[in-house]
Amino acid sequence: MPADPLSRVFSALADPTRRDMVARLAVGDATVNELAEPYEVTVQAVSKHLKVLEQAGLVSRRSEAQRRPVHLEAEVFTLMTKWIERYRRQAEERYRRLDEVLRTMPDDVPQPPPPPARTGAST
Amino acid sequence: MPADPLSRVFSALADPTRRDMVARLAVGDATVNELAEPYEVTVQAVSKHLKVLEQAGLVSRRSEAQRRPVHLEAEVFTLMTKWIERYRRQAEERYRRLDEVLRTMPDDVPQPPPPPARTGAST
DNA sequence: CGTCTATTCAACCTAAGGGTTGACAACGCC
DNA sequence: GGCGTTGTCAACCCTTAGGTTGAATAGACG
Repeated sequence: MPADPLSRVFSALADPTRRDMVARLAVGDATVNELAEPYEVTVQAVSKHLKVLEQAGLVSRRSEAQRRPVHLEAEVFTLMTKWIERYRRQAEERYRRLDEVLRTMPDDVPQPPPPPARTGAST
Repeated sequence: MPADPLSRVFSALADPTRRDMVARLAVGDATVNELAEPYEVTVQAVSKHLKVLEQAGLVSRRSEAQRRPVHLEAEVFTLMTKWIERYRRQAEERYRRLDEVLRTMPDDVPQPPPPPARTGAST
């Protein structure tokens, strides 16, 4: 258990199989076997994947006879989106501002360390 | 090199230290040493982290004398957001629809295996 | 040229991740 | 009650990830 929720979510989605399962589950709930069917891995492996997704809060599992239908939980996505959007906006904002600074800086003002005197008479 | 870009990005952000660096970089570019300063790990470890972030397309590094200022790239965030939003919306949509179905289902039509008749006049 | 600074490369260690097989629990069905 | 189905748990294997130390590269600078 890597402690923080965000790490768990990102980590869970870092695996293409798991992302694929999420995609599948977005369409509708499914049992473990149904989920396992498209892949070549054993059902045990799929079970493990689901555990990871569950611990990340991305899915929940109810119990229906001996079946365990898996359900996609939309809520956690919000957590991620918030994190991402925060920094994306900051980065873009910064970019925009820099862009503007460069634009409003006609042709004097050399910022790099003043190369050998250029200010009138010196030598 | 885990092949697909999305895996690389999610994987890169699965580490709290790296997320922290992203947060730091959202404020402004920084050199490796500057980035390493807050953490207890060696500068080599930080260098590795940056490599991961770079390969995920989250940062870029230019060369400035012997310094390598790191710059946050906002673009890749979009890729993630798109993926996330897609499934989040699907899941929520599905939820909404189910909710509606349940709502527009007054008091007849029992979907579970029909328990002893209830259609019409009860009592 | 020699040296200091900033950064990366290489070898190595340990722990975690994804996979497998085999055994076991829980439930529906004859 | 016994059996097939559905799913999990446990032990194990192999590869990757994050960390370390130590050496190497690349510029600035005296």
